[in-house]
Amino acid sequence: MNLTDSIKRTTLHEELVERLRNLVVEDVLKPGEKVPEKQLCDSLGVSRTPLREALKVLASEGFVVLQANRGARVASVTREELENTFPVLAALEQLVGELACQQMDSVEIQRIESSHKDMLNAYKARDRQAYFKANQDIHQALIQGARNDILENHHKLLAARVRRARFMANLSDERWAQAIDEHEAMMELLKARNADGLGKTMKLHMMNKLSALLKALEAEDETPR
Amino acid sequence: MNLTDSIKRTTLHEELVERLRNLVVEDVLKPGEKVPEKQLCDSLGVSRTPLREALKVLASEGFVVLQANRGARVASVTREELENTFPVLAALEQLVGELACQQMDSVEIQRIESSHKDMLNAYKARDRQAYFKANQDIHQALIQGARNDILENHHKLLAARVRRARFMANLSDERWAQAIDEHEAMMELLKARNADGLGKTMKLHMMNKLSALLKALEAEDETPR
DNA sequence: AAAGTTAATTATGAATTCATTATTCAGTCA
DNA sequence: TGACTGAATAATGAATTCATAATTAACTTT
Repeated sequence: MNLTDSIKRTTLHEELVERLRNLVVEDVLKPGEKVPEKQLCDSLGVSRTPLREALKVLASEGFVVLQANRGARVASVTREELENTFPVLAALEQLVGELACQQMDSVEIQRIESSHKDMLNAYKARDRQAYFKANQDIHQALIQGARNDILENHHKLLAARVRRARFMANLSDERWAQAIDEHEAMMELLKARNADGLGKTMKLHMMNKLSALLKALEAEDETPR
Repeated sequence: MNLTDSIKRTTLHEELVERLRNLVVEDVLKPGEKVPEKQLCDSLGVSRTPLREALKVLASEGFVVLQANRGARVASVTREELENTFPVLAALEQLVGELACQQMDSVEIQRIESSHKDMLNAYKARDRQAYFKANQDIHQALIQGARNDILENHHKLLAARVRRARFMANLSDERWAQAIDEHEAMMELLKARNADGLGKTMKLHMMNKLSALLKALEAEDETPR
């Protein structure tokens, strides 16, 4: 018998918060759609009580919008929201960079370097899937390295909201090359433990991502469908 | 008939989130205490359903901690939490300062200057109550001035969590004087529309607040009661 | 047929009920 | 006395029920 594994004892509503959030982030539930309580209850095999509890939480996280007596709708990702969210995320990233430089040990940094190399290889092979994976790993490791739960939570929520921007996946060649350059700089700064430099670079990295996103958005506006 | 006033149509659970959060922030519900569902329901005149919905939201905001089958407890304000929260708040404040400089109009700045003078008067009169009020007004106005909902939301939540610490330590004369100096600098930078300067000063202001708090807490540890 | 009105249906918010898990407390034994 | 056991009690999580508001459908009326 294994006593080290703590008994997984999660409540329905916690489980549902995760599941529903994923449905929103993965774009299964589409922006603007209303969340069909009954259907979801049936397909998930739960009663309305825990589902509704979960919706309240999702609403406070900004993934859905509640309208009194009219239920929940999936929050739409507006341009304005992106323009508001990215600067906040950038500020958090800056802090992540500063703290990570101060807090990470050399083993962790080596692991990041490994992911960084994976990322470069994926870039050379133009393998978007692998690139996103490695990229995620790096950012995740940096956040962990910052050793700050509060920072991690808030970052996680904002990042999830922004990840819904569907054009995110359509990375232009130009932006991709720029992102790689930025990552090279970040890696160097991290290894040099240049906290201020890494913070500033990560902030910039995020703001450049916004610029690219907005540019892609504008292009789409002009060529709808 | 007045059509400009939007119909106040709030749901019970929304109301309860506000009320309960206040009870926690105002230290009516004390850290570590368990939240007595039944009693609260009776005294607030609602059933358990909306109250529990509210608790789930409060939990996701970090004001209470849920334990499966054991209900909710008021989250305690640990030293570690303060050390984690303040840097995040400071990062957000920096952004607030930068954006406020860019976005506020001169009328708004004048209003802040008025609150600033109120604050100075309260300081001279050693009126803590009035000081806190004016201080709140200033910070609130700056946040509004940043014109960023996302920033406002996240700032509000973190600030509320940290505000609970004021019951742990009092404002020392030394820190009070320092805070006034910092506010003077902030006012000048705002009027000069020095975004970078205001951002940095507000960040520092927040980190100095943390230092003062930690110092006061240490002193208290040595002199318990 | 189109717009407007009313009735039927559905969905939602909140209260209540029910099953299960913690907690308390009396009783037992070392 | 003090630790253990187990029944009684209380609380919690989730399902169900109920009242009401929103939506849809049916029916006028022009």
